[in-house]
Amino acid sequence: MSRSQLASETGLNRSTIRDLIGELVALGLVVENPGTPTSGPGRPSSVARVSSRGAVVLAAELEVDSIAVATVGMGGHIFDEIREANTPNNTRPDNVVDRLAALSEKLLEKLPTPDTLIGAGVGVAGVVRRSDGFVHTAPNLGWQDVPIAEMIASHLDVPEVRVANEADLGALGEFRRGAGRLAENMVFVAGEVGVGLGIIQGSAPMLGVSGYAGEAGHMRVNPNGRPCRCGAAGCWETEVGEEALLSRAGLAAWDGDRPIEELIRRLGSGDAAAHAALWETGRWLGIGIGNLINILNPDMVVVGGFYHALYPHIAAVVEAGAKEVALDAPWEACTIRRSELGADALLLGAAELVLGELVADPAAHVGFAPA
Amino acid sequence: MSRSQLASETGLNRSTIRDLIGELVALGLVVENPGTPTSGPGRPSSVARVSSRGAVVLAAELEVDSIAVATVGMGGHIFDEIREANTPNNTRPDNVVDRLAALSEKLLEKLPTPDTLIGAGVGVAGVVRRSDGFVHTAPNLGWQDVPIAEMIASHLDVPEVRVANEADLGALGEFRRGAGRLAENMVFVAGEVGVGLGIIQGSAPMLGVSGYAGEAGHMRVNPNGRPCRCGAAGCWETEVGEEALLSRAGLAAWDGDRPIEELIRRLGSGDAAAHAALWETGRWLGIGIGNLINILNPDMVVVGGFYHALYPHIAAVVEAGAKEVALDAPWEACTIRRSELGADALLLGAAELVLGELVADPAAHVGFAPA
DNA sequence: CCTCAATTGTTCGGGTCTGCAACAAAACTC
DNA sequence: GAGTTTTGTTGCAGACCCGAACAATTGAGG
Repeated sequence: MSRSQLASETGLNRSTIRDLIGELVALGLVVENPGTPTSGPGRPSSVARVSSRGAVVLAAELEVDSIAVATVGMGGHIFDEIREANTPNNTRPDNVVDRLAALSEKLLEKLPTPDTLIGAGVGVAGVVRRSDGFVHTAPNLGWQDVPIAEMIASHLDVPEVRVANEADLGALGEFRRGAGRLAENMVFVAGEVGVGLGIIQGSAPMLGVSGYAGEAGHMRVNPNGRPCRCGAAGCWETEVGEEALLSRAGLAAWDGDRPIEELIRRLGSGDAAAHAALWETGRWLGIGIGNLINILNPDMVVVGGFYHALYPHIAAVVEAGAKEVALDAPWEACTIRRSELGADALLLGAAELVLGELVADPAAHVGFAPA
Repeated sequence: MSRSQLASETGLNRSTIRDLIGELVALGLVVENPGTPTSGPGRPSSVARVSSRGAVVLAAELEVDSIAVATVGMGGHIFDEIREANTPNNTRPDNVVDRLAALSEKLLEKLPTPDTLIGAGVGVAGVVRRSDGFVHTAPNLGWQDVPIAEMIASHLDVPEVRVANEADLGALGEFRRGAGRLAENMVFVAGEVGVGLGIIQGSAPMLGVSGYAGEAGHMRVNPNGRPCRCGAAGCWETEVGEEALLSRAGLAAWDGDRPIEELIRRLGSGDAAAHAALWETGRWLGIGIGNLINILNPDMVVVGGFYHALYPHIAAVVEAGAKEVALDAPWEACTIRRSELGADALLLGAAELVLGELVADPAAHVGFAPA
């Protein structure tokens, strides 16, 4: 972005922008190029762009069946990424941390330049206390009261470890780097085992008073619905979670590796049951989204997780279901889009968790004493 | 609050506090009393308190069957209040504005001192665009596309008119002056013709991207529910709105004046139908609240509107319903309380709409040129 | 009653952040 | 090549806040 653009968009004075850019250049976080004359008269404005060097973050995703790690530079540049399968019965926290450490070391060695590692961001499918990265519960991993941030910090040599909920990070990733870049109030709906929700309110993540906001999976949408693992019945996730979709499609007992891909194959071959299953699931997805539109009045809903792959097939039903439930005014203010980043949303969000702090106070994170 | 308290709570220096308080005293918005020696050694700290003089706001509530106006000073001090019945077929915008003007004049004449009138805050049961006080729709009043702020501004001599949705203002009132004073993330649920919702997020009203946030009345909770005037079926408000309650209680055809009071009378006399109706309605209220707790993770839910009067009778069912739906973690972070302000919540919120701007920049609103 | 400690108000100087205005530099137009 | 337009550069000034030194006011202890 050119300096003069920065000035007009921030409302700050040219002199102020000059000072600030100068400081960032001195920190090595920003590179300034001589501006190319674009069009019209006037001196060309020099272009400042975020250096992808200078600071690196480890981003990690701890799933039941896989572990993914990436090295991410500023601006969301992914240097490298590893995704390794995991056996679901091997999810003990100490095992996971050991494997995470091994993967991280590999990635850090492969970095093109020895940049400053400023921290690690980690996504977990569970209820996480952000302040200290403590996992209250992660039912799918079988975790209960695990101080995962502390464990990671003691195994990896990183200055800082931040942990957050999967869907919250997906939302952050899509908001900063994906489909939600232009949004102000965004809702990210991720198909997972259940359904995860991440909310961006006023261009900032909305966490609720204790970090649990977005547990919409257990929103009651169908009093006659099937029983939910939470003990109640008719929760949204019992209608739109992976299990609901697969059992409707007759894939509940399918023992292959990637049931969602199998479902898509069957759709391609004209399987009526698969189509009907997707149709019904999409309708419930839309109804839940409609509820959320009424309550939160977002300008964008981004659909991701396993729905990333399915969305082209169900966009119409989802929109119809949402429009049916939502009131006209909030409906018209909102666009429903498919995730742009797919599986990377979470990793980029995890990186953002740490990079956001760097951006908020650059000098504090890169060893630099202002003159 | 004493000056030294102010200093420690804001983190500002004593010298800074001195300057700021001095400025506010000069504006006549704050009064400083010599401190009374409380306990322990040390010079007693002078106590600064908000003067209820100096600035007055007109607060108004435009309902189908009544118009209420109040003069409110800083700190939420109500000088005077008039509530006048209205015939429901007399809700034409120009008529309403005329009557509002007449009532306002009466109140302003009765003010003890000729304080500066800094603006008017108005609550309307409808979908309002805040930026210019334009009412998109107010179905109960029969309004459609009414520039009500503009109309009021041209009939009343006030420097500023702000208009907002009823429930949003109730939320603001309870948050600043009532049950939600200690809350950070509050949800205000008001029983009205339907059900209104106001959300406070991070100690600030959450309006959504176009000001419609909180239209939870049409959250789909019961696919088998009765048809809603929005066209859909099973909306929350068809289960918890006034009509649902009264028809369950056999009061739908009751032609008396205040059906809710009649309902309470019948409860007192052991009417089983009344009790069952209230019970079922309360359960649905709780279920919806539980959904909201999952999504928003508030630290407080305040129940008001016509539920203000009923809440003591239904607190138990409401809590049970909410607990059933909400997940443990967010449930434990949340308290459900009854509105403290009752009918005044809306007026105080309306006043706050204008007073909030005064507080944000006092010198700009009270004619004062800094020396 | 006097002295000392504790707490707070008051005053003054200084630091940081930002804006403003004037000037210099680099492009386009005629 | 002169004038216009846009932007970078520089120096100065104002707003805001802090910190330190000092004054004021109280309680505690002898």
